Amino acid sequence: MKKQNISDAVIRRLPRYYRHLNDLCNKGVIRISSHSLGVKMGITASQIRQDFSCFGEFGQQGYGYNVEELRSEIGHILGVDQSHHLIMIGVGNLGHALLQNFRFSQCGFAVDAAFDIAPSIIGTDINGVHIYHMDELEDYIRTHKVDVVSLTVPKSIAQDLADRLTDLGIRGFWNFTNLELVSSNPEVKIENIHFSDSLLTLSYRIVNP
Amino acid sequence: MKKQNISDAVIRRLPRYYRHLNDLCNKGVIRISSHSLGVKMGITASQIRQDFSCFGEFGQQGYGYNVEELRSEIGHILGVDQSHHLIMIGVGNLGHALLQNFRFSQCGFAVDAAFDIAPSIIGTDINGVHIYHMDELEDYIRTHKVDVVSLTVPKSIAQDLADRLTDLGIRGFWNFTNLELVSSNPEVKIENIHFSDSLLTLSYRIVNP
DNA sequence: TAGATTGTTAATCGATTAACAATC
DNA sequence: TAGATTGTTAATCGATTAACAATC
Repeated sequence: MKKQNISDAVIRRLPRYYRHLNDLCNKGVIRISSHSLGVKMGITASQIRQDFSCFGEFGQQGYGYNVEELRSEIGHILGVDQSHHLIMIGVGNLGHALLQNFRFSQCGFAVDAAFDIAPSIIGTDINGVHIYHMDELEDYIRTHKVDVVSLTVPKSIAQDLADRLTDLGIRGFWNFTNLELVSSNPEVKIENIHFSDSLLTLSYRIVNP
Repeated sequence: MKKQNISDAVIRRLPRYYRHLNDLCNKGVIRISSHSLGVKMGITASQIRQDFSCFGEFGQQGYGYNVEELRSEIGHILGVDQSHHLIMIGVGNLGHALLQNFRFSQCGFAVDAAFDIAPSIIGTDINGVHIYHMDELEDYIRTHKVDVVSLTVPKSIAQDLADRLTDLGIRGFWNFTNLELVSSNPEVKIENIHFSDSLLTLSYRIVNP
């Protein structure tokens, strides 16, 4: 029975399921029960079945789940088969690293363009992605479909830039600046990667074992 | 009244509190009530007071919280005043970006050394951090205090490396590989940064608004 | 068939919110 | 003092776990 409102806790587990199912696929595993998957992931079989039941019925009594099929279903729920269009703003060390190493396509994203202000890199390509001057940003957005903007820019300009982009119609932000991006528009989806939050959590766990 | 077992949900909010309090400090704000902080952060005043009460009493009736004092208290709880020793393994694009831009010291971490196998960078310094050959890793760990290892290495070698490091006594891992690091030792603390989990979450929210 | 395992309903547990006496 | 706001206890809400009939 499909549910209407999926809780944040469930949503956050979906990519983890997807990661583990990819893993199993690569290992050639054909079928898995909620119990075995739970052991592998360190969660209960009950939770897994509850989670999946939010989206449909993917298993079979007495058999479990077909790994390849379940992987594909969860991938579909996550939208990896959607081909989102992403542009990157800010091609410093981190932006560069993402362009070079991150497998955007495996998440269903195409990186169509990158923008910066450093003359030394403007006009060049990194991993097939062309780097434009920031001055061309508005024009680009008006003439191309852009679903998500990846923000690897200095913290100081991030909020202003995000506001400007929201006005231009951008509804998705992948934010790497150590800043809590806010938007008054509920249509705007923001996903933050806060390195320092992560490292501080680790620090806490070490200090308070 | 201090609590014994702090829930994961509370721990995950601590760095956020810390971030917002830093922000307020920088803006010169002297005092804040749980209500105002809640508005700023998008959570209830009740939750904030409950969270803080796990660790002590930091406020004053009728006044609220002194921002600088609260910031310092939470910083202390997180261990930012501890000077943890961190070494980085893998100085590719991402490791390089972290060395160059991430403010480790603001999280209470000193980056003492980095390790890689690329001859072109071994022996050089990045932002004051010396890069050694991986062959020197074991020796280094035996002769220096290392609290945390940052893993910015290829996914394929991450688990083996982590196991080896655990045997050498390392108890903290900051893992950037798209792999679910596991350890049978409960003393070992692992904090993952999964870029793809984050991007997939964003994808989900865009596809299912 | 018999054993295994699902999807779902009910029970439990924990986290969030509300309320309020204490007090600055 | 009067108003504001804390820390904490109680009430509510939601998420996780357990149980089990259905069935492959």
